[in-house]
Amino acid sequence: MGEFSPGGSAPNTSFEFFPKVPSAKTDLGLLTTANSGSDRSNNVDNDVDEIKEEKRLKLEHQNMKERLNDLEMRLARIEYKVMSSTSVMGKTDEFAIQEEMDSKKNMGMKKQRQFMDSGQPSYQTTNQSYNNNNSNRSHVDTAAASAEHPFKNNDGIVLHDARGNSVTTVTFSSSNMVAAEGTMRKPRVSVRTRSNAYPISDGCQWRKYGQKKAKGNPCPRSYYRCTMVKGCPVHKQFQRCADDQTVVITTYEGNHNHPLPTTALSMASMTSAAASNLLSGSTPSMTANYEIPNPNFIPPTTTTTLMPCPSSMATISASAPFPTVMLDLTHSPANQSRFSGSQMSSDLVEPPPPRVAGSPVMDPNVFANALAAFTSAVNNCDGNSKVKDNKSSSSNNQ
DNA sequence: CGTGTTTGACCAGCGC
DNA sequence: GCGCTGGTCAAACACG
Ligand SMILES: [Zn+2]
Repeated sequence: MGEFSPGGSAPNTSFEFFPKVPSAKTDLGLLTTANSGSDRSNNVDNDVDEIKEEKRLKLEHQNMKERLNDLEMRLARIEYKVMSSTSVMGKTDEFAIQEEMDSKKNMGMKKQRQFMDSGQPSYQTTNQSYNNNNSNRSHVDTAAASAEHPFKNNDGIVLHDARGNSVTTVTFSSSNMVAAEGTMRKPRVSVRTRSNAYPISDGCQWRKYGQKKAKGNPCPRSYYRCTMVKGCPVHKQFQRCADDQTVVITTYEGNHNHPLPTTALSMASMTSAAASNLLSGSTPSMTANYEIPNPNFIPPTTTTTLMPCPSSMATISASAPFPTVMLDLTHSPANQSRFSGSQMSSDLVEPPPPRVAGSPVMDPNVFANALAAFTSAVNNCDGNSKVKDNKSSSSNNQ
């Protein structure tokens, strides 16, 4: 599941969903070298086989490229539809602002800044007419955040599996979102996991674009952006916990604007669910804890293989301007409050209300289900990072 | 040579 | 206004 490889013979795990061109090159190289043993010169048949194999791989590669193009075209069409329909819906201000910003940007305005603003990075959007180029600045950010959900319609976000089928629908109330947009930036989802390896695998491809030493933490924070599709606005941060360096904190922000592999879907659905819940609340500094009722529960529309996941808990902190959902997968709920994130603070000591106050538009079960799916995905994937780290095994510099 | 990482610089927001 | 901090950029570099 969750793979694009038409040949189907790829030795990749599901995390190798949709390998980019360079990855395909790598695969090719691996396979050819596997055939080119030391006795290669003695074996003419091997050469013939090699050539055949190479041809086959090239063909596969070509197919995948075409598929990628097809997907991008489809995405473009969908985005276009969404944008046009939304603007008809009277959300004119947002897009008017966007258009204005676009034109300014074309005139050489400031570069895009800030993780929280993150629309598409400027350099990635220049030749994509269908992208909503979110140039920045705070009061515009919120509008950008709402316009960013590419598969959003009036009812919510539709997530897609690898073949573009609709898989998960997350409901949004546009009125609530608009209300929240005035004060909130895009929600984040933080995941605490215990791992001594790399950033948790979530099925996506990430490119590192920065690293910083965060205050109060000897371990640097790494910044990644999704590279599965050019222009995907999703960013993530990766940081080890200052107290316990076996604990890693991965923070996601934004929604993918492309079909996702199953493992990524669980993350995306949780992000969306969190976003929905967070944005539906109007009062800052609210907290809700969701305990996953049954980690083995499989959301009906996904096919993630679930593993037992004891006592996972998600903590929602809707404190502006960074509404954050925190999922603690370290199996030690007591650790939760140690999270160094500024948003968490004293919220955590409150008793868990059944749901976020402020009339959430989403059934909490939806969120819990998404959470469960993601939890299992993380547990399944941990240690199989999709981040390209062909060099340093531990990118802890600066 | 194309792609991804590293890393110093830059910028904006925020608190004082 | 100034300094601190977080987030991002982009040139330089490494790798396959
Ligand atoms: Zn993405």
